[in-house]
Amino acid sequence: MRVSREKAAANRERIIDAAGALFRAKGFDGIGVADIMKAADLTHGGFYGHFGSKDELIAEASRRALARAATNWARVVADAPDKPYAALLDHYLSQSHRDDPGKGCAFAALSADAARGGPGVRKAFAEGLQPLLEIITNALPGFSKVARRRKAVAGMAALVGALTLARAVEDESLSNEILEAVRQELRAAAYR
Amino acid sequence: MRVSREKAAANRERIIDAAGALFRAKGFDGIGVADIMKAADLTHGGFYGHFGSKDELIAEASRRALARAATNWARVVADAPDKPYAALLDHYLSQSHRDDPGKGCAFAALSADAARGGPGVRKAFAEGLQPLLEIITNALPGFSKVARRRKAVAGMAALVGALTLARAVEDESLSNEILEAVRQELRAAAYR
DNA sequence: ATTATCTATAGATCTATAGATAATGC
DNA sequence: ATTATCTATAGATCTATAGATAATGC
Repeated sequence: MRVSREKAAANRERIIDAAGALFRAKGFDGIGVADIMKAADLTHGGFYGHFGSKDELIAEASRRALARAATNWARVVADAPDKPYAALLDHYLSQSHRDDPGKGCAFAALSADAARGGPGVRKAFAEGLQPLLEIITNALPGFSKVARRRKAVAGMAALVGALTLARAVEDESLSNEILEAVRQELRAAAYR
Repeated sequence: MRVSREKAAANRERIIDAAGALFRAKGFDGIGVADIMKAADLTHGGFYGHFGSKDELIAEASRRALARAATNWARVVADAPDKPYAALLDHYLSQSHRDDPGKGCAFAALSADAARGGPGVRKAFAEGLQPLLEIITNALPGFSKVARRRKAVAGMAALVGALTLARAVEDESLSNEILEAVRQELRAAAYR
């Protein structure tokens, strides 16, 4: 049955959010349109009224998840005005973040998938990365602007790599070692 | 037609190598058994004489690719006895490495896929990571053993994250900036 | 009358298996 | 006789579409 224009817009949002979580948990190729629609409490066929293709949803869900990361980071930083960068590190490199990819950072969960994807997704990833780099650049203490930008980019890479590796290894003590080592090294490089 | 026992063993090797390259290029879910067998110049049905399942091949191809990374790294380090760590950074963070995932580091290409995989793959990733960490630990100059291990783990995370992000972003100058920033920061952290 | 959603299905693809084939190795 | 490979196919799943349905919004 048909629903109101307003309700239809809300349904679209639910599809994007469901897709964002399921893609992060299972990868772009690991979940189908039908299961995403089921998670959004809609039927399979209704999907193509909202999106032209699965690729279109992939790009849209990526944009959404990456933008949400930026607002989360901004909140974390704002809540710790004295040591914003350290707060970011603690937040990102936590065990709870590692253990719940579906709600976590889309860069850690989906960058490898994006690298194999089309220009649409890869554009979303490039545009989604810049705000996070700016947040880190501004959160870093001291140094010149150029040095802070460089440290921000390198820090971002270390964060993403740490979470990705920590999730990939079966060995939990190795996984914890990765999170802890990156936290200590990045903290030392910033507050040296 | 049947082939000799020796030839059959060689066929198995070809399947593993083809799978290693195709998995890195397209992900575990992005390539099928039939296409892997075609790349190995064999027919689809023959696969199940060599492996019990696709998952079994995923674990085996991961072990192979990760072990090969260790021998590559050992060579790079041995070829630059004065600055082995810097040589490793230059080698890993090159544009040619970024632009050819199929022949490159399996951690950068497949860690996110492995994180979603079964215990077999994740065990292969845990066991494959240790040799690389040891190579970095030994290549790092100065510091205590504990400090070098910590720097090795953090460095590995930064390398993997850098390559993954550099591949995910459509923007080439941003991609190059990532490679360059991580190279400079890791070099500075080691040879400070 | 328009349109958001649903039902049903086409067509492609994927993993896995069964049975046939033909060369090896006893 | 054994067995590595091939042909053919079953059964599941995936993207995308067509046509029906029913509530909204002019």
